[in-house]
Amino acid sequence: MFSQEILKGTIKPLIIKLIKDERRMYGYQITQKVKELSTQKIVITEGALYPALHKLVDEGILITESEWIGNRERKYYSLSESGIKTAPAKLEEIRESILMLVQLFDLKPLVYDAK
Amino acid sequence: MFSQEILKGTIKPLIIKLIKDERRMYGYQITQKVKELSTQKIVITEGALYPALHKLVDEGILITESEWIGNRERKYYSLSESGIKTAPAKLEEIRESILMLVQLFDLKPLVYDAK
DNA sequence: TACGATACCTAATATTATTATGTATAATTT
DNA sequence: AAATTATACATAATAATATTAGGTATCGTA
Repeated sequence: MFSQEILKGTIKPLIIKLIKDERRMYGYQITQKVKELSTQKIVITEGALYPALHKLVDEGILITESEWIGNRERKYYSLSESGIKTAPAKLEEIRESILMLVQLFDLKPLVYDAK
Repeated sequence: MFSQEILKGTIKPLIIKLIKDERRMYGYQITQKVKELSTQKIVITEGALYPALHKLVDEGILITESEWIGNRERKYYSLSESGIKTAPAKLEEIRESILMLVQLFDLKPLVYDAK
């Protein structure tokens, strides 16, 4: 059994992380990428995804460009200049938060791999 | 900078984890323990704590016993029989969720420590 | 005696996610 | 050819959860 409840609050940082890695992504692609990375365990619903994307645009972190594939729209999101500047600090915060969870829930011994 | 936003959704599992370890705890003690374990970084607010505790009681996971220290009440919470049975599975779920976050946010290389 | 710490609690508000619904095109299966 | 699934966007009603603010009261210490 896998619980999605703990993943609440992670969607915006996750979007930033994915878009930073991929340079640009569109909404549907994000849902598929998360499914893939999580071996089908995490399903981002559209009701969570699109409002989160729109908020990130409102916050000036993401910018959009539409592309038309045939008659169908694709809205690509990428980091704005401001987003490029602020993303590393945000992701570092998330990193610390997740490692804090590891510590709190006593998931140690986990250590950095020297490899 | 430390972000508490990702910790949303973790309060109920965290309570279960702490009470499982300590056998029994009272509300204020939980806030102090979390502060201590997180080196002052995580502050559980009472508006989140008490409703969560009450819900866990309603769900039959926790039971309470009041103790009077002088004229002041302390409400101790411990796992119910049902809670004792279900806690391991719940914590395993959380474990998987947190390790999923580690994976998604690419916090690898993290490996089990052989020590 | 004033203040900070201990100890419980709720209510209004804000945030975020789930569930349901809506629209439409493209590709695949029957 | 028709039906279904996948792709692709979106919003609205509801539910769940947290923040902020407020309330009450005791205990220990400066």
